[in-house]
Amino acid sequence: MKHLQDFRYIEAVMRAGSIRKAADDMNITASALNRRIQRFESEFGYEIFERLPRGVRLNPAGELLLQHFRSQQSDLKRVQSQVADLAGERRGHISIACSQALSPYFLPAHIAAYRTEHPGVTFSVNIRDRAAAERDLINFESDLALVLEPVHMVDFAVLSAIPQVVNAVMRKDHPLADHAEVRLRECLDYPHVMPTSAYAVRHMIERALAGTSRTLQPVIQSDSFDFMRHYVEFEDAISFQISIGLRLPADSGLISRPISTRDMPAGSLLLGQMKGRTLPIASARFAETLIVAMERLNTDQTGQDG
Amino acid sequence: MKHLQDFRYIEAVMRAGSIRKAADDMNITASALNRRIQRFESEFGYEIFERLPRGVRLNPAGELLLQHFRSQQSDLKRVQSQVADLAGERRGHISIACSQALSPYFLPAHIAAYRTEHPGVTFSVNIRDRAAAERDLINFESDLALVLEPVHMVDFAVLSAIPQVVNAVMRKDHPLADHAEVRLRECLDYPHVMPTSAYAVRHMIERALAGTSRTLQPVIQSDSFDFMRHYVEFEDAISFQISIGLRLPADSGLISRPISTRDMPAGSLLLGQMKGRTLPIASARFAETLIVAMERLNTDQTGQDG
DNA sequence: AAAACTGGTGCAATAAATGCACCGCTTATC
DNA sequence: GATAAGCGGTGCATTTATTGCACCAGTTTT
Repeated sequence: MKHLQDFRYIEAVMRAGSIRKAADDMNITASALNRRIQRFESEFGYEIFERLPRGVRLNPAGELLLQHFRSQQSDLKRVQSQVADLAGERRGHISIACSQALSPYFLPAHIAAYRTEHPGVTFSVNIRDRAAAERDLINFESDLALVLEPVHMVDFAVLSAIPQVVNAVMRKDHPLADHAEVRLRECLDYPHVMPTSAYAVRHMIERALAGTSRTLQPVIQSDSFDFMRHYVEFEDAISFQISIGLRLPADSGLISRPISTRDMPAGSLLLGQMKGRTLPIASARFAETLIVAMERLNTDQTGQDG
Repeated sequence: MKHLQDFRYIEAVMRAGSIRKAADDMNITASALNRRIQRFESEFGYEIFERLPRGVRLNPAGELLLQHFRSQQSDLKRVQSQVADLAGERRGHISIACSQALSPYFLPAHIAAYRTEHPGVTFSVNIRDRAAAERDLINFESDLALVLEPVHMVDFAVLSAIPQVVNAVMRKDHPLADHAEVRLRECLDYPHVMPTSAYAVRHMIERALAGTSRTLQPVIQSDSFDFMRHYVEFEDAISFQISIGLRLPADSGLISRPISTRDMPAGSLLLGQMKGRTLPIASARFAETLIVAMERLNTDQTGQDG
């Protein structure tokens, strides 16, 4: 869209932190870009960049403007999607930010199912920690977020929620393997691996330990649940994952046991969007199917079907 | 703003109903305008005009797009107003759609008071019937609406409300003038003048008469309450007006008497904005002062101070 | 002190938008 | 039924806007 050129340039300058670097990124001369910025500021009525010795930076006015542009761009996509819908095309693009636990099968399964009915719809799946997922929503980089225990919750409109119990993942021959459920303190008696503090599972465990004398002493700390699960195949340790992310292959030699809710209450896996925003048709439809799927999980009380 | 050129042209074409007429209005050749439209449609991905033998007309996609553009334009103004505010300029423009009853003194008084404190703020006051006022909000042509008994109420977010009793306006020597309050049927026994059915007062009176055998037989029907009031000075008839619009000069020879609430319940004068919209700073501030003023009227229980 | 950055500017080259004349078409008008 | 007037659409020359280049003034790093 031609009329959003200025926006693209402004965003590039913001990212690069300097007009010359941005000009390089956008394959244009610095002088041309410089004049575009100046012309825009003159039309807008206010400077949007503060000029520093080593480059430029958005001033508060610029931040407001950028937010406006992003909202406008997203709204234009919504309109296009709506038009596509009344043209009977049923196409569009859906962008989702989600926690790692959704990546093994829950999200792929539902996206695949949706695409068999709407082959024209394409997807972006962005694996994000809970803070980044919310940031994505606010920046209009994702339409939907499916995350465990989001951080801020401002501007996060909840569409659906399901409880998620943290499970301990271990080898089948682990001493705790024959328990139906395990206690958190039992787990910590054995070598354990932990997600970094950016992740909700870590946060939930630390909250559960607050006030106790027990502390975490992870032998491995990682930002990849996939890595942690595989690591347990090599060292006899305990890893953690929420139920929806569990589908351990039979030949992996691993099993999972829920941590007693006496130690840790279930966390909430939330499907949400940015508050106040009208989603594109395609995203809204897909959100509806996810809501149905989550409600089904809720009534099944298992959290493990798919 | 340069990047809204296409929008201005598209709107002109919509208004003119033909590319050639619009080209004339916008001081451009038809061919240039035609190509702009085509280029836009190509970038947008869909046609937004249906080509008719006698011109063009917006198709549903175009309607959606136009609504998007209007919202975007209004949001840009909001951003500018917000930037002006953080620059300490305290300027801006406020656009209000309101019923005629507000024009004699309520709105002028409050606007004048507001402008003494914020001389940089300018106003547009558009007198509209209740349907047109709501249309103005939806088209982003007005920020606020102050109307009696709006019609649809969808997309109308109520900010404040005060009850308004319909009054009969008559000469001081009228037979009903010595009543503290008058009955509706009494009024109809005398010659009376009525607003057209676009106005809430007419609607309220007709609703009050529904189910009775009485019918309206207005000697004059008008869309101007000002005219109707003045007419009563010349013919001994009864006119109607809500309390907030009444401030009869002593030398006019006219008095007003409330119609008994046994016959007609008080209508609601509503201050509202478009649902979901974030108002520019200036408009939001002015709305707050109006809300305070309306609440004061409410507690005073008169509806006649100013 | 020199080098390496930064944003900003005058001027010529280039790209984009426009105006003009005209086409094919439909609908009013005679 | 022929003619005229109106419509949207298109090729081509012209005009306008945008860009690239060379360079300036300033600050920071070397």
